[in-house]
Amino acid sequence: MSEPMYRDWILDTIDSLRSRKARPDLERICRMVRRRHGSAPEQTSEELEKLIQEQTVLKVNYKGSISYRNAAKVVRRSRKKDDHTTKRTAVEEANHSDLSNGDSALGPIDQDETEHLENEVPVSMETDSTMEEEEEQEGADEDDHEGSSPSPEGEDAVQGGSGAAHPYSAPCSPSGSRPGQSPVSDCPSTCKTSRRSSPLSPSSPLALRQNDCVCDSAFCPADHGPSGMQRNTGSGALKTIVQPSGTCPWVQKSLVKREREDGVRMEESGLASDQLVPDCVDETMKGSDRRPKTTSFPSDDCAKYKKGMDVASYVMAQDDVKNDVKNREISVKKETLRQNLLLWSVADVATYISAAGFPEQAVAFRTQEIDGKSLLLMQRSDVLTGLSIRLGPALKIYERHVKVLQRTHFLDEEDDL
DNA sequence: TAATGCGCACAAG
DNA sequence: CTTGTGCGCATTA
Repeated sequence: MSEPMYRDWILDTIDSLRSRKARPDLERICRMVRRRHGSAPEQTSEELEKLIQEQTVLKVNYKGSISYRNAAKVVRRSRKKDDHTTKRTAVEEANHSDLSNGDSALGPIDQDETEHLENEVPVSMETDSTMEEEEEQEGADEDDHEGSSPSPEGEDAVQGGSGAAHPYSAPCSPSGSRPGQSPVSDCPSTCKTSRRSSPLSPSSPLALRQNDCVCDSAFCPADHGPSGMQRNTGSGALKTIVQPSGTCPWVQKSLVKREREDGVRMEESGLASDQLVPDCVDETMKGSDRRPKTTSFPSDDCAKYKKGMDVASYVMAQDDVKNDVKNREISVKKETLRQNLLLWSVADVATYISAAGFPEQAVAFRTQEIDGKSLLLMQRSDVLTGLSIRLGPALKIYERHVKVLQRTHFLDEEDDL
């Protein structure tokens, strides 16, 4: 993970550039960090990458160039027209974690939320690197389905788009897998992000109109797995999608909400637990019609990660339990969750917390080396005071996530007995 | 010369 | 209208 010190430096730099009305791009960030702290640009760049993976920093493509955002300060503004979400909307538009209390999103919002910056497109890695993976590998498949997807945007579309540059090139997985590994280290072949051609969907909650999808880098907890699996999407076509798992937590959340479509389907297919997490891409593409997309994760780690997501959906599901189907899937998820929670690594926990809308607080979990087992042992006071995080987010994290995870875990255990 | 400051145009809700 | 963003140019160190 990134050094706390660097994290502060970089975040300060981004904030500083923003306040100065200068684009917080890699060059400026590196320059300012070097000037202020004397660290090498390469190092800064590397740390920045880590922060992106932790989602502490969002890498977005805005107006044709790469920009970095302090995730904690991103204000969610667009809520889309997605029906259900609309209602709860706005309540917290303005929550900057810093200022007020930092919570980013939790409640109502957090679930769907997400935000996005205006039209920023998440970009995952630098364009620089060699690792750009390409979309293409699965291009074929996608084209089948997505081909139709319209991309509203013209030039900007570049990124999302089909072709050329992909916003996402996913490097791999830092967090998920081995904490020690450098993000960049990657595994080109292992994790690929498949970005699909269609950039965004207007209707999707997150739809970024042009290219904004906030998913930033892709951090795929799993680095080792090979790539994707194929599933029948229902349309009959087979899709191979590899997903950088952590791609967009926000998006995922929103998707989760609608998991009834995808989730149910998946469950039917028997794969149940693992494939509920949609990736932002999918989300974006769903615009015209949400087609059921499924994604698969290559490795166990990914699977674990997913499970984490499932948990999130579980939580949300509780809020609005609408139908049996959903409950059914929940139980399936719980099962997978249970066994995996014990296997969660520190990185998995951090990823989960981050994906739940608390990137800043995720760092604290990581710093305190909270892994799945530790998470199960955490008490309210530990979360509220032991992590040195703000009370608001801490309460939300405890009540909505830690407690739920623990309860789910222990209840399952009882069932087994 | 580099770092900063900031007016203003854009885009989106 | 409001808000976030960042270009482009003026100013400052």
